[in-house]
Amino acid sequence: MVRRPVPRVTVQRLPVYLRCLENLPAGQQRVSSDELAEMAGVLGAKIRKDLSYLGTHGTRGVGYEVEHLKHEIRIELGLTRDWAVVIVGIGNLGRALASYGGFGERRFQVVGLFDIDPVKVGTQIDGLAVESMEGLARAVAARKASIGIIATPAHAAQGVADALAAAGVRSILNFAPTVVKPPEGVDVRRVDLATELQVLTFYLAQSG
Amino acid sequence: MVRRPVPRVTVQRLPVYLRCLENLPAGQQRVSSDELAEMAGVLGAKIRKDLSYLGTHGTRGVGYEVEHLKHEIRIELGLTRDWAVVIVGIGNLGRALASYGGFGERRFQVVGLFDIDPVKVGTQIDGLAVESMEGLARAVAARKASIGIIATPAHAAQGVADALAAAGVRSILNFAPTVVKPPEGVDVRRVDLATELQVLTFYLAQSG
DNA sequence: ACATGTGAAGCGCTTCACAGCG
DNA sequence: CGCTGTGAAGCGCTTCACATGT
Repeated sequence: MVRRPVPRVTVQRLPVYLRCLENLPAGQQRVSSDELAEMAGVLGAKIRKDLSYLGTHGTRGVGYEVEHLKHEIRIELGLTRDWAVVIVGIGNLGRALASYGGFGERRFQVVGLFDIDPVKVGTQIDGLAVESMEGLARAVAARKASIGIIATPAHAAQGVADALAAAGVRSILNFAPTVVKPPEGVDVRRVDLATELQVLTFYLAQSG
Repeated sequence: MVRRPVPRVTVQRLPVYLRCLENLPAGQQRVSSDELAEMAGVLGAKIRKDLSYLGTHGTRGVGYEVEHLKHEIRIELGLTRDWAVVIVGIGNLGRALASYGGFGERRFQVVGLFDIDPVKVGTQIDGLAVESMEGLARAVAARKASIGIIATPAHAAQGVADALAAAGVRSILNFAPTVVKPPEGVDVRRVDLATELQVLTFYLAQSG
């Protein structure tokens, strides 16, 4: 009812709920918390508590209006407008991210690809040319990019993060296998393959 | 001192600590909790508490022996043996993962690449041939793979997870943008680009 | 003197359990 | 009745603060 701050963990689950809602059969108009919970792999009470932070109103005895709920979550996540994204580091991973189809659907637009390697500069990926690092600051400003993706080797990541921040990027997704110290006023999230694998092996090693 | 169970969050941080230790100057023999904390972006007390779960012994007034600590963390994470990994879904992302350099250093060996597309089957990536899904079960068993990576489209992920589980894989890293219901006895971790971006936009949208 | 190891307090999230309402 | 919305209890993690050991 009253609008309390949304807990971080809830923010992390909202995209999952949204995806589950989008996967519902086209005709389905209502969904209960238990039904959504089953799809998302959580408990019904967690769904209800999470949604309560949005000030959402389901209907008691009935459930949630699917379209209305999707809309509310999209508003909350800032998905009712477009976000311009630049990718720095066009190696294997950077290329894969550049051609990742899931961007457009969700209102993320890749507006720039950057690499330090002169051989790569000028290469086209899905109709977008790789640019040199010199053009980064101008491009971020001109194309109003607020999100930067780092897909460089570990040793280059901090420098790139600082350059992105200086250029005006306010959120960074770091795929480089290293800890990046967040520049002032910039939100950095880490996605780390090696870390995830090592967590898996911990539990593998435990059980035998 | 007494060996209590290691909290999940601690397990997730151990790979980060390990990487920081590996990045220390070659000659450095000792490290304090505050020094390591600075590198990892956490508080010193958290390092000490995390390490205390491993039954580690630093030296009061001095710090931790770098080599000894690295060894202890590697043992804890099961990184003193090799782990065989198969990758299913050889699209852009699957290819990038297949050529990811960080595997070998950390004792992960990619022993199989699988895709449902006959056009891709037979293709070589870094000296490894893409195989058809029919060979999955036999390959997992013969090559003793205990980790599977899913890099398929969302709609195929659950089926692949079940197939991997049936073949004997005990841990799965899911890159497909969907929630996978963990098969009995299998540990599934999700790495999801779209989710991470949406978390970023939440905080972007909040601040203006 | 200095840095670790750890009880204890504090905090945030999860889960319960049920009141509230259609 | 059925399902939501939510106080309250429970739980696990973080942080503090200092006793402990070198």
